[in-house]
Amino acid sequence: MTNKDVPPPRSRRERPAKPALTRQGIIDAALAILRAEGLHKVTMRRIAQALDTGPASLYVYVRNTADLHVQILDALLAAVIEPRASEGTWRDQVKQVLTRYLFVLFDYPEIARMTLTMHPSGPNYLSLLEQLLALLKQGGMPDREATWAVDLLLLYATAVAAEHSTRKERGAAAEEDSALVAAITTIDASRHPHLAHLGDELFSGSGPDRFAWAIDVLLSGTLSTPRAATEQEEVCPH
Amino acid sequence: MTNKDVPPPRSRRERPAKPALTRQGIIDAALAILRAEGLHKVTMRRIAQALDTGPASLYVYVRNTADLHVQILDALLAAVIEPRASEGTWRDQVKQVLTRYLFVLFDYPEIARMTLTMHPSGPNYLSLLEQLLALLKQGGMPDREATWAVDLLLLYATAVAAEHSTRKERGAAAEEDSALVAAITTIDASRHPHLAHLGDELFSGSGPDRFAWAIDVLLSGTLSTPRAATEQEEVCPH
DNA sequence: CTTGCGTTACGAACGTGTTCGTGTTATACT
DNA sequence: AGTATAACACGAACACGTTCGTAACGCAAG
Repeated sequence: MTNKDVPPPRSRRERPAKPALTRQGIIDAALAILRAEGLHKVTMRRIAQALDTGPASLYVYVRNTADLHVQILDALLAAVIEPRASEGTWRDQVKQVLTRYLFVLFDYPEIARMTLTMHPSGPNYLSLLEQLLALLKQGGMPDREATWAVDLLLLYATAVAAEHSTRKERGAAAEEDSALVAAITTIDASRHPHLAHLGDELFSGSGPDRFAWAIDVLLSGTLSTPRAATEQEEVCPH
Repeated sequence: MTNKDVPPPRSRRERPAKPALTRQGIIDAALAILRAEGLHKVTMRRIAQALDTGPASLYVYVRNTADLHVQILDALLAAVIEPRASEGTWRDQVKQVLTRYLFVLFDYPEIARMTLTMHPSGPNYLSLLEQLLALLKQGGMPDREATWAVDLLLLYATAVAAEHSTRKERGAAAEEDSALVAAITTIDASRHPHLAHLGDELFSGSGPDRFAWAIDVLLSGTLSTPRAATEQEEVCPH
């Protein structure tokens, strides 16, 4: 692994032996920095510094920061996969899995935003998909709907995490929404009757309640909404 | 157009009359650049250059780039609000509004990501909320559920737009997902039976089909899921 | 008219992601 | 063994967002 062979130190820097940059090494260094100093310190330059090299060197193994963050996420997803014993209904189990997924993304909000644009493809993410598919099948959901439902569920959970991302980063959280709250409370009731009537309801309810409700909505909706029964557009793999 | 005629230190005395930086002026300049050169050119430095000043000057009127982008979005939402004649069922109308919303965000993907974390509060966004609330009420949805449903619908549409954001920016689109596709097609069928069986179904269907299906799922699910968080029994709804 | 003061404009600087060109290294081939 | 060649490491640079300190301004009071 660590090629401790000391190469001729005359032309090279007088550095004795550098562990020869690796993609996994970069990801490991990133995870170490993540745990030690937080996500905001996980920058290309900081990682390069930890590996005693320049930022440009990393781009041989990592396409960009998004790519790196996706790898980090897959490592974090190990905490989501933990095979819980089958407790509760399948709906409850879906909620539990998604809640664990949500909490992981809550802790690292930047990654949540990244996940929306770049899907992970690591082993832990695949296990997460598998786990959800199994639960939906257990709930009697047809195959074709289940695949889209998995996508929808994960998209929702990711979006919720991304939505709350700024709040964890900076203490000033309510400040941003307050603009919307203020706009709604001082709204012209003649132009926007519905908003004036039940505008405050928009912000009602706790986070977990809304999340659980939304999952139920997605599951019930999927169970009662068949995919376009028009004709099957079989994807020809050739 | 480099400002090369007034390098002497008597900087401002002889300036003719600069229009005296304004928040609205900054937003207008940003919109002008947006239409002329695209979103990727709408940077603080470019706006400052257009207003013949330095980047730091803008921060008196604009908190940060996110703040600026939110303002831009509200201006763009004017295209979504256009009061269409009541054609089709209320579900179809919801789909139409959300599709218009989606298309606006599709054109400016960076803004979609921003919208997830910073809610707009401008007049056009309020009108959008009002319009959706009215449609849901017209569909017979109870008030309490309708407010949460509006949030859910907009969150979904925004997330979809953000998800496809990278594809429009750079031509290399399929490359990112291809990692997931490759991982699924070459999957170990013993460890992930469900994924191996219907993995390709995950990517089936066209974008609009999935979008329309998801809206139906959200609407039907909301109509059958009361907010009262009473524990729902595991009863297959037949 | 002078003086003082709060507001605003802005040069300079720091840290960021990312790319290019170049020098270095290690492997493969003749 | 000697050499060709591809992969790699990395310094330097560019554009970006954001902040700080300071200089210029407008305006009211003296």
